[in-house]
Amino acid sequence: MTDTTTDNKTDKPNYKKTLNLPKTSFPMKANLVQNEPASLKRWDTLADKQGLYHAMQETSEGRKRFVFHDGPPYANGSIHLGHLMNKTLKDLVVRSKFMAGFHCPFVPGWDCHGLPIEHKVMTDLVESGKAAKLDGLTDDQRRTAVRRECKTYADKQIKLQAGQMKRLMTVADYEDPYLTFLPRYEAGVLEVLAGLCEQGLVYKALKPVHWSVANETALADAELEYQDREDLSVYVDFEASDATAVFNAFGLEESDHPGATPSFMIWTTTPWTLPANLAIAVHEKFNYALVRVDGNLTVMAVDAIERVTKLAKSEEVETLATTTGDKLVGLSYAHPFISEAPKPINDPDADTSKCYSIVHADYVTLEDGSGLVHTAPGHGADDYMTGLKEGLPVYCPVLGDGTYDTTTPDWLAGMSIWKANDLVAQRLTESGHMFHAYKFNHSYPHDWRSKTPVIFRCTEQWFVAVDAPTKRDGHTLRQMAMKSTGDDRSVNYVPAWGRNRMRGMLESRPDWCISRQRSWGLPIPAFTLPSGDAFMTAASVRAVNQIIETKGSDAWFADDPASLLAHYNPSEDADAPDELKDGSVSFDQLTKGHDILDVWFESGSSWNAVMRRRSGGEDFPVELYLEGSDQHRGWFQLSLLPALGVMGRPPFRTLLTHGFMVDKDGKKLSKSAGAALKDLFDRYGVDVLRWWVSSLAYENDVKVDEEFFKLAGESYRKIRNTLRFMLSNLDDYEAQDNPDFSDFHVHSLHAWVLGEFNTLVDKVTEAFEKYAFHEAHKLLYKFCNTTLSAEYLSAVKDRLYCDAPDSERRRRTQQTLVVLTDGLCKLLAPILCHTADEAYRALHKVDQKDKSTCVHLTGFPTKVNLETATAWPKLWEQLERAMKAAEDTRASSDIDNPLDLGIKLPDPEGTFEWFNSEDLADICGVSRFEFTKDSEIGITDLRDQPRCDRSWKRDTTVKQRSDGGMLSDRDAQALGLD
RNA sequence: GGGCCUGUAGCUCAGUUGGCUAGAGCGCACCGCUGAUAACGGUGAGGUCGACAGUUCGAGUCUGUCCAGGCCCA
Repeated sequence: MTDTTTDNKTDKPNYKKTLNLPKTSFPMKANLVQNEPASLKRWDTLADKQGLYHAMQETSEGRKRFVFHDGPPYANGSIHLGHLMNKTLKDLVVRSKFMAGFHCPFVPGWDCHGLPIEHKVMTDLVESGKAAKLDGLTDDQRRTAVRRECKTYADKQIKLQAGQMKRLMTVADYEDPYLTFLPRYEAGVLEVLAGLCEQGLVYKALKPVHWSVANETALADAELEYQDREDLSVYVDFEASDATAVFNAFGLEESDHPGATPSFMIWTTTPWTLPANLAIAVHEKFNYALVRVDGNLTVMAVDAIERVTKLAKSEEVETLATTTGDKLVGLSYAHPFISEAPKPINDPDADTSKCYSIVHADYVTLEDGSGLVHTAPGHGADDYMTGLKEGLPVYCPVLGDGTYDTTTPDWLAGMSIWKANDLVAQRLTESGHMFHAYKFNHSYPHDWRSKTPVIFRCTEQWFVAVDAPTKRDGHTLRQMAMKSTGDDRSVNYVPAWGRNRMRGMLESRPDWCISRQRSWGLPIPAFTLPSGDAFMTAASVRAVNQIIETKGSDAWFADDPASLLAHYNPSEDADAPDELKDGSVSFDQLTKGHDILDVWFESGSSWNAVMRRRSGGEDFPVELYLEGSDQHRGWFQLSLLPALGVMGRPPFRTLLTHGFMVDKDGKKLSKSAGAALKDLFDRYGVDVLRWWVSSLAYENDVKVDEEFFKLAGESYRKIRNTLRFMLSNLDDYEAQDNPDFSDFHVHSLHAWVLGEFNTLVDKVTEAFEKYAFHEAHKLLYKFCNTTLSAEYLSAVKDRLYCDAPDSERRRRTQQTLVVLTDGLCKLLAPILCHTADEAYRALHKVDQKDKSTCVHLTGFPTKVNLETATAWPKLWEQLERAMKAAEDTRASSDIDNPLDLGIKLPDPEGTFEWFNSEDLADICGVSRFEFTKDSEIGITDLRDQPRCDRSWKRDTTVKQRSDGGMLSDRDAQALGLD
């Protein structure tokens, strides 16, 4: 009996209801925005409500470890597109390593100290009027109060960001992250500082550093932003103090001497540094000329004459003589408005005898200026080096607030340097020293926070020396860094060019200034002796650290020096200052330093503060650091240096970098464009965003545009629909635990697709292993769309729909489908966390109440143990040709339906005799397939043969059955008809 | 200005050591199916490989210069 109803028009039975049509509760519409949070909630119940991360850790307990270390984002503001990529890529690593069979602990971290938070908090305090209350407090009390506010603020930001990162479905130990302000973290940082002290790499010195006038603090390289700025640029004549010497240098005889006094022309874009001028630098090898310009005699580089005089619109230009730079070295000059070389305010005995003379410097160029470079050792890195070399004092007459001190002329003392620019220029013009002045635009370093221009200024700072020999073996940090990033291959780079980039930066980096003059940070536990000398040794740092580890760094501000040094015994410290050793100075005569550590020193110590300390020393070095390519100079390098200093080896084995987000035209992304992440969660769903991230060639710049998320959504729906179609054909099938494929024929369609699946498993796991997520994405996409949707699934539709439900052929197909669907869910799991689990649960018919079945606690699929006929690839080539021929026939005839066609494929050698012609007909989408001895492909028109009313195939067995319908044997059997 | 990197169809990307008419997906156009249907299948049109020189029998691939863009630095 059948329940066949009758088609009204034709009076023939309607067989649609007799088919095994797809059926599933897995919806076509993903509704990610609603359903993802539900998945997150379900995963939170795993491992006794400790959540998915802990469940994964428990599941993988005892397996081989893959140690991956999270670089801490700064705890400020909502996460943006950059975080989306960074955190998702990291999550792809964590999840794929777990699925690949590793134990992969992952501790997320936050960079909590530092200027941005302190600045924000101070701004808020000022705006709310609370700042006034701080004024009455002592220095330490004020700092402590500010620090309390900062901590509250940071805590809030961490909660905000952690919530968003969880919504991104990233798995990490969010219950116990590392936070740089926690005492145990701070202790880990001070251990590193002590280790560097022990190696003799930490020193205090007067050095020109980038100085933020607005925030009155030294800034690290990483805290600078280059912005265009209009400045006053001046060409100034410095009169020679001995005219004859100059003429002689140019080889002029007494009789040739022009009457006037010659000058040296310098060029500067910072007129405010002229009061600090102590020398003029030339290049020994360059050619210089004595030139008469509109009546004045001046010296400038030959190559600069035309450019400079044109700029100044000079009318008469006459070169009197030329000479080389080395002849000028040693000549002296008079400062245009300072009669006697000044002495630094805190060094009244400084030797100024070498001041105001011409010196040589390598960095002099001919591209800009006059070829003679104004040199102020207190206000520039190059100038400072020259000053050291030439024995000039480090003269810096500018105070922290950007005003001149009392060593400058009366008309400048107390004045802001920004105001002084114009005044100095005016003065030079009046005194006739100004050759030319003009405004010009250039890229100039700015304080990243206040956006104000920074200056170079000499201050007392703590440094880590990169060129000082370590006590361990005499190697310097730079030598070790170059070695470990070089040919000994102890560090791998993804992509490979990271090595060159890193080395380029290490080659040229200066000593690391690790001190800052702020409150929100980890204090540098240094003291000042009554003599004025600084006191900080490895042992003293470790002693103070015992206090800080238990009480936190607030103790530095709350406790007196004697309490802080309670665990310190100078007699046991070889490096202790004599006055402490002999007891002539007691601890209560010490004063505490006010500097805090550069936040980069804190994050750069995370290999110790997090990885070593949490693992009892085991997790060092770690396998992988993964960050944006800006971290070659930032976190990577600043983790490498301390680790080399303390441990003698790099903290990481592999450095993976990703590029930056740019707009669709490849231009830098504006801040506002990167801000709308929350909106993206709500419009596309996280699986779509993750699908997009996995598709990126992340090594380079990543273009981002609204359109790309839409495309990712389209592509996601294709994957989803393939999964859905497979699930819908498994509705009446009970999967076995260990399906047996041993009796599957090697030439069967199933063997082919399972062979393809096995290849997919290999390639995808390999792609994940080498962090080529883009490749895994493409492979998975292609498998779903081509191998499955277009090829296998379209071929097996007929047997799934029309064969008797329990027939062996249909059940085998379903057995195959289960493996494919299950495997696909597992391979997709690291990327499409929600969808993969949703499909996995649907496949295994998991009850709503069962919260514990989860694809994320499984692993990548194992390959199916089944041989596949080796002739398949060759056969496919022939099938492609045949299908093309069929398609051509269809296009050039009145045949619309491929099922009205039959294919005869030449196989004169009998190569393909073992293949099943029904399988091949189904692959080609035609009704009949046979091999022929002919040499040409034959396409036959089958329209003169009866068509099965149920399967719509034309088949020789089709005839009228007892219910009146025209059916093939297979369909009649399926219906139990004769 | 310097270091590292990028520039291949409208879009996103493949193109091993230089070697057959430069590939894929998306998008687009057209066709089929209407028993995966806010789906599915098929066919097709799109490229002076950033520009210009050079090396070579031969260059998307190697070299140089330039242009555009990114990161880092000055």
